[in-house]
This record gives sequence, C-alpha cells and structure tokens, in this order.
Amino acid sequence: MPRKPSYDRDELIERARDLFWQRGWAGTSLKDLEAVLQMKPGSFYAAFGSKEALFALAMERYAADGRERLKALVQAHGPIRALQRFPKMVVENDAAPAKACMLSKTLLELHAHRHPLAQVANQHLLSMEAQFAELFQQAQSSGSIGGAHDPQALARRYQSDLLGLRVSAEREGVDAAAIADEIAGGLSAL
Amino acid sequence: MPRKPSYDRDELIERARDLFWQRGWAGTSLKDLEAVLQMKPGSFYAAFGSKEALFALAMERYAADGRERLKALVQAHGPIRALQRFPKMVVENDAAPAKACMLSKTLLELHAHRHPLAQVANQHLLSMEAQFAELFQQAQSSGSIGGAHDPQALARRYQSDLLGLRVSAEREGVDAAAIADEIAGGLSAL
DNA sequence: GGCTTTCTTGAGTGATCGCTCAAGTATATA
DNA sequence: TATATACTTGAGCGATCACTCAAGAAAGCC
Repeated sequence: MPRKPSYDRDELIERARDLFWQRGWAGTSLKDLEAVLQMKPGSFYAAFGSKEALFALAMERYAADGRERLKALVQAHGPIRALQRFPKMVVENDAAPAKACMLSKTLLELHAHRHPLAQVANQHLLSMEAQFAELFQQAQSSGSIGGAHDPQALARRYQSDLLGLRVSAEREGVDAAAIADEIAGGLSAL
Repeated sequence: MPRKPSYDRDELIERARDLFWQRGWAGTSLKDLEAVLQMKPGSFYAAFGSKEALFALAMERYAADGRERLKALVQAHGPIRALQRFPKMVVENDAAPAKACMLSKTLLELHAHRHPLAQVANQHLLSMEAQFAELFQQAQSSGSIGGAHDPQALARRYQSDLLGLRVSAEREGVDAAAIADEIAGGLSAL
C-alpha cells in the first residue's frame, strides 16, 4: 500500500557528509541541507529525524570510507606501503570537500560543549587508530619493520602526524605533499 | 572632562580569548561574552565594535603569548632545547582553556566560509612557523643540529607535528605526553 | 556646583536558527 | 478503480542570533 521515497538515502547521506565535512556542524544550516538534498523540512525530518542524527550518519559514512580506502591500499601494496601512501593520497585528493579530517574538525568544534557528536567523532578516531595499530602489527610480523616498537605507540604517533598533516593541508601556503613525504619516509626508518 | 571606562581592556581581551579559544567562533554567543566580560551589549559594541573585531584581538593576544612563551624557553635553554620542551609544555598546561591550538581551530571552522578570520589565523600560524624556522636556523649555526637540513622544512614539519599533537591532546583516551616526548626525541636525531 | 563628555544600561531590532504539522499528493495493494 | 498508506509540501512556530539606540549615570574640568 505504501509509497516509496523518491530519493536514494545513501546518496543523500553522502551529500550531507560532504557538506558537513566542509562547513562543520554550526556552519551548516538546515537551509543549506535542504538546498543540497533537495528536500523540504518535512521530508528531511521524516527521513532523518534531526540534523544531529544525520550528522552522525554522515560521520559513520566518512569513517567507513576511510577504512575502505586504507584497506584497498593494503590489498594492493601490503601494510607498510599502504601506511606510507595513505597520507599523500589524502592530501592529493582534490575531489574531497576538505583536506582536514571531518572527525577532528567535529571534535574540535564540539568538544568544549560536551556535545554527543564530539564523543562519536572520538570513537571513530579510536577505531581508525586501531586499524593503524593492526597494520603496524602485521608489518612487524612479516618483518617489514623492526620488532622493537610497540604497534599501539606507532599507531598513536602515526594518527597524530596524520591529523597534523591534514590541518596543514587545509591551510594556504603550506606544502602539505612535502610533509606527507616526510611522514612516509619516517616509516622507512623503522 | 570625560569619564574613564570601568574595565581593564587587556584583561577583557584575555577573558574573551579564553572563551573563544575554548568554544570557537560560532560556539561563542554574545550572551556568553556579556556574561564573562560583565558587559551589556551597548558597552561591548562601544568598546570593541563587533564580535569579529574582538575575536581578531583575541587571536592576536593568543599568538603574542605563544611567541613570548617560546622566547622565554629559548632564553632559558637555548633554541633546540626550547623546541624540544615546547610541545610538552603546551600539552601539560592544565590552566589553558583548551589543548588544541586556537588558530587551527579557527582556521578549520571558518576556512570553508572564506571568513576573514580564517586568513588572520593563517597569518598568525605563518608567523609562528617563521619563529620556528629562525630557531632551527640558530641551532644549525651553533652546531646543535646538523647542517644538512633546511630550517624552513624543519619548521614546517615541526609545526605540523605540533598541530597534530594538540588535536590529539584535545581527545580523550590519548596519551598526548607520549607523543610530545616522541616529537622532542625526533629533534635529538638531527 | 554646573557643565560637558563619555560610559553604561537594557529593551528591542530584523534575521535566522532547528524544527513541527496539517494539508495535499502519489503509489502499491485489494 | 477504490482505499489505505506512505511521502511531500511549505507556512510558520518559539528561540536565539548579532547588534542598535535612546535614555540615564558618573566622572573630569571650570
């Protein structure tokens, strides 16, 4: 009996993610979303419930995409080469709505207000860190890097470097590709 | 003939800086400022002109403080030791309203909107980078670090690492002090 | 004390915020 | 084709946004 929605929900989430990623939480108004999603307020709230709920979906999608891109890199080049290529790939992706990490942007914007979305962002960052640690672990097992290092510590430092890189990449007048090369180079010394 | 203001302008700017630093641009309302500065709207606009103008003053103050703290460190320990201590000092300063850098927070929040304050933030970041480069240069001249490196490149990487560290420090469940130690340790290898 | 000049006050401006809801429209089943 | 069940529409809700301005209060100079 019912009527199907006229939209592709996944594609809407994707478009919302790009908008949120670029403009942030407070910087994205419902009017902006209505324009990009081609939805009136009623449809919007019927579909997603609230701006906050959609933002959470957008972050989930963002994190999932990141995991997949890294996984693909691992499939093609192995763990350590993947970790070396990842920074440059992120920085050189001109199709992305922003260079900076959506999760860190969200965290920085909302942490002081103890906004739930800040914690969600941190959770996703933790899961990314775990993925990095797993790759360092694999690289160690296969002998690609020395066994003296703690994979957790390597992951922690790698993620911090990546976050710094992506803040730098958002700036103008900074050669982010050079920083990405140095991060990759640092992994060769392990 | 006139009447003097009942407030200390510098102290007001300092309090505004702390509030903006913690909550960001959109996250800080005029009501918040009125409460912290103990000012009614009329006095506020007579004194500062606009929220944007005060934010610019706050960033200037923030940058000046950063420069001075680093300078003091240099006076006490010399350039390379200062650069090594600076990350830990920033991360361990519990009196600060936030761990993350106010300039990078501002940049990330406002860059997409091409807000003038984002450019101002970037200018301050560039001047900090220049200060780092000068210190690397001095360390090189005095033989504290090898002569093979480009001070500009070292400064660029150092600032990126610092920004990453300070994003990480804003998170919960991340051992930022350990990252700070690693950054310092990296400088010893030069 | 009187006068001038500035600072202080706070109600109120229009605009925008996220969001609601009743009415209208389209579609899958019977 | 009739009916039930969504989906779509858009005017408009109260709250909050940054900001204004006219009126009152206070301090320096004569």
